[in-house]
Amino acid sequence: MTESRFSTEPARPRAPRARGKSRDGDKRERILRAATKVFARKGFYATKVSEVAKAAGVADGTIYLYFKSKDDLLVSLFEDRIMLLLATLDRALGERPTPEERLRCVIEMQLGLLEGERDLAEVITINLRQSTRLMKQYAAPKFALYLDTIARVIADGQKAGTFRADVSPHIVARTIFGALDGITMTWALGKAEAGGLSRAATQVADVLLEGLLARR
Amino acid sequence: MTESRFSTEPARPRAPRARGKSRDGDKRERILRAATKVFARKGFYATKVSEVAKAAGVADGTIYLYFKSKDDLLVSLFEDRIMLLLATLDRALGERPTPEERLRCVIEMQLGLLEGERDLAEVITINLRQSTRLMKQYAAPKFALYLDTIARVIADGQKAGTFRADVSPHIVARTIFGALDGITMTWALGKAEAGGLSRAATQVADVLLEGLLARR
Amino acid sequence: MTESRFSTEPARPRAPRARGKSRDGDKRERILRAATKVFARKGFYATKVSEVAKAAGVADGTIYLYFKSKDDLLVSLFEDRIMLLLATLDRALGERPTPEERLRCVIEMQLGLLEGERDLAEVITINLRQSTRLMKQYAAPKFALYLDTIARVIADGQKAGTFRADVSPHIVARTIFGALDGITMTWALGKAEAGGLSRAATQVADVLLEGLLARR
Amino acid sequence: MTESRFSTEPARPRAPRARGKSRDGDKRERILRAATKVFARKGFYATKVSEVAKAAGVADGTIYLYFKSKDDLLVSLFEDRIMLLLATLDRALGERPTPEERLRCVIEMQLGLLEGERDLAEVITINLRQSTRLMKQYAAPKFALYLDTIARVIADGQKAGTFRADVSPHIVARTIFGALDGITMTWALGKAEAGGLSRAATQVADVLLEGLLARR
DNA sequence: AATGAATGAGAATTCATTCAT
DNA sequence: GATGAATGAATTCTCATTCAT
Repeated sequence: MTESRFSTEPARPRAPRARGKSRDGDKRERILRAATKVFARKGFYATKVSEVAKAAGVADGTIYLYFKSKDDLLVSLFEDRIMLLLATLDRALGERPTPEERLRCVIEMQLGLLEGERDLAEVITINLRQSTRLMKQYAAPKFALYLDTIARVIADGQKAGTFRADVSPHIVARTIFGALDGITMTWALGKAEAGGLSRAATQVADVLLEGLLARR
Repeated sequence: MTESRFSTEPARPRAPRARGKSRDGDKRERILRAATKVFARKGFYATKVSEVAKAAGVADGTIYLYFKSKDDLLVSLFEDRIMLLLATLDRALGERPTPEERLRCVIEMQLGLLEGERDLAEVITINLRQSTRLMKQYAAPKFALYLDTIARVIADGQKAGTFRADVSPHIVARTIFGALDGITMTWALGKAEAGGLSRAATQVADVLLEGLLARR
Repeated sequence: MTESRFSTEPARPRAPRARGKSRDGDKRERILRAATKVFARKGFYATKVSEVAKAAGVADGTIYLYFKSKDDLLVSLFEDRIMLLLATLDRALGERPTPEERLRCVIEMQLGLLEGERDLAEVITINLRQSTRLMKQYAAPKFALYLDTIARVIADGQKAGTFRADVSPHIVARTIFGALDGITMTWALGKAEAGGLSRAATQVADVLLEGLLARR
Repeated sequence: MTESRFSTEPARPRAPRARGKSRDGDKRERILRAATKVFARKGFYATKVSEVAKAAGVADGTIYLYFKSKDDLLVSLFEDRIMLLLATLDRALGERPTPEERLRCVIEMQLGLLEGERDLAEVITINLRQSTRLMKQYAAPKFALYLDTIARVIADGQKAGTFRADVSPHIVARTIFGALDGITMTWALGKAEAGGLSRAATQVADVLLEGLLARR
């Protein structure tokens, strides 16, 4: 019935009681992984929920036990992964003292995380942008967090006198993110040769670092 | 779904008898402009053909006199604009002798073209990616042309000894494109303040140029 | 997309421009008639929209050109018919001067209208009650109008001294309506023999009138 | 839909081993009571089995240990209650010698039983009609029993010379039932003020009795 | 007996596209 | 060429029911 079609909670999939930890905890993850793969191959809109279900080896309805809607699936995918990236990045940055190292760390991290996971790379650089609404409402905020982290690396380097001070940390952060995203996109859309991303990473880092260093 | 209805001929919109250029050329253009605006606001998939029709002030069926399908509309949009960008860029590059100038030209061109047309910027950086198949089949080739043009600017500069020779022109081209695309995306998704893009352009150019210059 | 699923207008089916008056005006009516028939046979919930469409000789989607939803179909059915009943009743009452005549008129009208249309009778006495929400939200108000009309007939008769004054006109109105509704229901659920309703009408009227007359 | 899943055996809820009557009889009753409440609030079709389960404090699957299907739940509800009404009525009628008293007894019984149980009233007057098939297949026969009992009261009164003989006992029975049902329906849909029903009962009885008495 | 996660058939609704006017 | 009413294929999501534990 039409009775009431909306609920406002931001999608808190009632994770069924984790008996042992095997079956159930797995299932959500299995669905996410299947979604990543299928979305990457066919695109978000061209993918049927039933295809994700089949790929995950569950019934169609099961998807809706863990995710509120097809949209929620994409959003969850993004949130799960970017949060992971953020956490990993923060940890790694903690161990790099100099601004140069920290910048290289950001670059290697973003490209490195995706190198092993072409599908994920494709979902993030391409699919996520497939729903304007999702993009604007959900992705944007999380995404801003990530950009802020990069901008802070730049700003710190500027304060330390390592990086030139005549450019905006935020613009530089977007430049760096965009550069890496562009590299990833062409890589994911093209051959995606092994090692391609890390080779590119080094060169991008070389150029950007050189461009950012303060000249006395 | 729509994807499957897509037929593979590269979209030959039977331009109705071009009498002078008045009546018909107008209508096609009007539809394209309307599509740009609506796609930008709601996203490609969330936009109904009937909405484009209403925005263009024509009947639903009329769209199909000028475009083969909804997909064709998006592809045509992209092709029309990137071709324009390419032509303009080529012309402009002809007048810039030094590698530095030429690189700045590329940067200013890409950001400049979009600065005045936020909707177009949004369509190109976001909407185009909404159909994976479109992206892979249609956009990729044209897009490669554009990247090649940039790569050539770099390669020429390397040959002239102006740019460092230890980086791949293609990787650099992707880096540059990605950087600009990222800037545009965050601009389009965010405030999109006037002048924001050109200010950013200068800084991006400064950094990238500095990073690319050959050190003796 | 989920974007926005509700619109608040109470279902104003954009009646397509009545060219001539043949095709289009017809279609809405044709669908209503088909719905009446199918709902009566199978019940509202057991009826698929596609079945109504087939019965009406239109495509599934066409239903939605004239009605907002399956629910709207049922509500429209009810509103159209009860409004007709009300109008007819008001007209008829205008010509009956005495309270007795007026009461008989009400009874004959309600049963008479339905006698020729068994399907409609079934929809009104049975199907309409199938959606609690519809019943409470839409039917109740219109229904109250009808009850008020009956109550007024009683009250007038009381004022004129014809009807006993020791009973509430509203309770009597409900009693009368219920009695007629019950008669109709058993008739519609059972044999529904021709003439059954009018024969019953006379007897019901006899009993109720006798029960209502003021005894000096 | 659900209708089609309906199997035709008349619902043989395997009452789990009735040890004394404690455990299990309880649970069945608890489920019925919960169903009554929820069906009344939301309607039969809009109610999910899981909602009934939650209201009854049992697991979804448990419902199916006591009832064959959702439909069976409604049918059982109806049968349980109408059987109760019939038994109570029969007993009460045994103690009333005169036709007038017997008729008043019928009226007070039907309204009285429901007065205390608004939910039940709603289920019987509204929800039961929600499944046409249920109505036609299951309710109709039991219902006929009830109508027959009323008709017999009338017929007896006619034989005794108390009631007018020029009306069909069956039509009168339907009239009486309908009148009471109509009263109940408007009461359940509306305010449902306490005492409303019994006050109405007296008036309805007054009118109907007066209308039915034989005039010498 | 009780549970509730999983199932998957089923249906309403949408919307790109067509075609009679 | 232009129109827009009509079409009907296609897809998300719901929910009664099952069954392994």
